Amino acid sequence: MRTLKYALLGLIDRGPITGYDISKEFEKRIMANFWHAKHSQVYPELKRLLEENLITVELIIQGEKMEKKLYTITTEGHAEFVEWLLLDEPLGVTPKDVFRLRTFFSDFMSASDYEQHLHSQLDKHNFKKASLENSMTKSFDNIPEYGSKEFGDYAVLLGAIMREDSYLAWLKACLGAINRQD
Amino acid sequence: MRTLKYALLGLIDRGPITGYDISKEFEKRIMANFWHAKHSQVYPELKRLLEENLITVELIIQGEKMEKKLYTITTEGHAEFVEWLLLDEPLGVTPKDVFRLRTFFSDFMSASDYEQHLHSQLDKHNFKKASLENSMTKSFDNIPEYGSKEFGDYAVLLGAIMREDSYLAWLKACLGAINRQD
DNA sequence: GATTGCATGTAAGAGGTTACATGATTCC
DNA sequence: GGAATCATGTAACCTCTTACATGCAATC
Repeated sequence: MRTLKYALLGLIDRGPITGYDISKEFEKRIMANFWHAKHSQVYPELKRLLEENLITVELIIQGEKMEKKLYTITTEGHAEFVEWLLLDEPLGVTPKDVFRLRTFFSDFMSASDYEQHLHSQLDKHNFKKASLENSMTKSFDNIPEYGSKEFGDYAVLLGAIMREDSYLAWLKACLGAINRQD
Repeated sequence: MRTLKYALLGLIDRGPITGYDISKEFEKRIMANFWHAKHSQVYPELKRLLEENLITVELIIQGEKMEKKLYTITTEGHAEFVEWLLLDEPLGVTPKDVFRLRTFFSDFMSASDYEQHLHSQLDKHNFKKASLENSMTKSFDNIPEYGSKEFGDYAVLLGAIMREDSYLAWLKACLGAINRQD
């Protein structure tokens, strides 16, 4: 399906960018909430997009002699990206979740062991949620208007927070379901 | 991390089972809500578990001459599975989501195109939620007791429904955020 | 007798991670 | 001078999907 291809095209379509900065988007920024790729995957894909004439590259010198490569989208690249953007694909497989797998097999552990698991998960997801909410309040004091880059940022951040909320609610429901037996 | 290994060990730990029936679990049953694997991945992994002495195999004849292989867990297999079950692993990367990626790049499409996307997603997730809720009401009229196989089934099904609920709520929030501009 | 489901496998390739490898720049 | 960060790449390996391949059993 080559989704990474379109993730890269989208980022490059926003303006010239280096492979390094693309990798940073995946690792640390908002994008990490719904897509990711290591630099070892990004660089070869950029090479491929170049060969396919979807992007061009400009070598620039930073400081004395350090080279960096600025990638820019081509007309064909933009066209392919927008075409992909409008596709209505079927839902795709449900994401894998190791903790749900452990829950499925919870009959192989004691109630107190599973309860410990649940508390550990609650801690981790609470932490993640807090970090997302921190980003939210720091970046947005009202809903950005549709059509701006910020709208996308806001929408996916909201989605990430809601996903954490739902996961936390599920964990609490599991706790409740254990302790209901009395 | 070899998570598939433990998914297989868990299923086999519940009692002797064939590779075919394991594949069915991943494709159609409750497990599909948090893990999946095609038969082309299951059969080689079973072979590997055999070599590692974590399971044993018994060849049985079905009908006239059709062979099937019943896998049974060994003492070592059970021990390794339970050890894995109790592991408290770090959270792991956020699952990829193509529709969130499209949302992130929504500034490259018109509001009406994105709104169409949202309605299409609402349809698909509503359908999925209805199917999950149908399973829930058909299988459970009250919360199974902790320690039973049914408790795990119930917990992951509940989680799947809550996940769909949350996704639907997010989609509606996105719709609201577009139409708020007036 | 044909279709659907049962049952098991392999091969090629795509997608992704970990580790290896190198060198420049900036900040302390 | 040393550490962290900038910047780019490759190699080996693991995971997973798609396609190929075969044959039996049950049902209509």
